[in-house]
Amino acid sequence: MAEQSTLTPAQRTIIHLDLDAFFCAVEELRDASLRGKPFAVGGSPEGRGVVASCSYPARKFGVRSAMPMARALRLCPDLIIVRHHFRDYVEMSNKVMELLSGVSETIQPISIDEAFIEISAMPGDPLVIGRDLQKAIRDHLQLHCSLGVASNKLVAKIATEVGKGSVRTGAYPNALQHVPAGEEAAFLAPLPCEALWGVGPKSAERLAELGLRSIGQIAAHPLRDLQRLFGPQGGLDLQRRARGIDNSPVHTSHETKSISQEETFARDTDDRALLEGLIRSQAESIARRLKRKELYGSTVKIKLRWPDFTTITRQSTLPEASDDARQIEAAALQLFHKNWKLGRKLRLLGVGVSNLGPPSRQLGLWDWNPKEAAKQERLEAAVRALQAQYGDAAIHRASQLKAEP
DNA sequence: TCTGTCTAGATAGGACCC
DNA sequence: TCTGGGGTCCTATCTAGA
Repeated sequence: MAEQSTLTPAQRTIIHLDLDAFFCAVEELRDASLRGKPFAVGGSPEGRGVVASCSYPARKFGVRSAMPMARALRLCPDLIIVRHHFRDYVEMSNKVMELLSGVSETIQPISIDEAFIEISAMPGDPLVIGRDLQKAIRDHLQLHCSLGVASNKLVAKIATEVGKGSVRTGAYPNALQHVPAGEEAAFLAPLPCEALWGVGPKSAERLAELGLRSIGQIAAHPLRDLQRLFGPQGGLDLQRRARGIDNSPVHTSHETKSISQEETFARDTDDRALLEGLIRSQAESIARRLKRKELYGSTVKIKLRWPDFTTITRQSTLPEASDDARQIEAAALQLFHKNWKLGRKLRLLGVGVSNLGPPSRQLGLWDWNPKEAAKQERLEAAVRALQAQYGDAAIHRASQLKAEP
């Protein structure tokens, strides 16, 4: 049974905060000459890089996040490509989260530039609280953010997106969208299915086969059909979400479930020495991260992607949980040789570890400091988000940060 | 001893998110 | 158009053991 909030929708107020074009905003603080220009933060167009974040002037040309950089350049030939500066993003994200923790003690960072803030217990108009929050972030950190305010996380998050979409100034949207309790379903009803959290292109396609194109249509459709399409639980969850029902609490802590690293080659390769060397360095990097987090993993997984983009994963269970690079490497190499034939080119190779748990040595109570733990948790959340987008390099930057006073 | 059933865990893949 | 990287969750299938 999933964890649920004990408050009724009428008693709950959640703010979803999304920093507008976060990486670009930080880059503009680093280099003011970028302001007003079309630019994108991301990888190089030659090395299969993609856009991580793009400025609002670039968006006018159709440039979007996750778009291959080569395509972005075709759409906007004057696009300025900016290399990322992880350290600055982590630092700025930490400052934002710190500022938020001054507003409420119930904060759930969901990525480097997003968070949920529970303000149910706070007196006052949620819209005023939201405007104050936007002003504080603008005044203290020179960043813009958009907010969604609602009785639950699901609707608050969608409200942010709707608010952003309704602002078409070509500058930071700085939107604030409020959905009063009781109006969740009506707010969601006219939106397209894809606007619903958890519905991507594939699910939208399947819903279209049932003739369902809006969230309101999902909410009104016979549950049986949805369950046939998405399974008993999946169908039920989908319809509850379409009706704006979400009782999940704002989580202030997070547990890492897996650690992985993968690399797409600039050119497909069948170079055995290179592939084995990469597995070794990925295993070492994963082991370092396990040690840093004081975790052991018992399942080792490899991921292979062929030039035609088909992808396989293979996993095996270690005799006992480990954080040792050589054990991870040995298991990964064994899986690799079982599934890769000499001369077969690869587009991507990755190694991961899951089934994580603590090592036998536990921290004593005297080692534990709640303030430090909370700070560490915020840092970890920011790093996780960075790492999600940029890989292990982010961790090195973060550990440097951590080591500094 | 053999066979069928149930369950839990392992495995693989897909979809989604930022 | 030509698709990064890291992570999470869900479902289906297989297998071993009770």
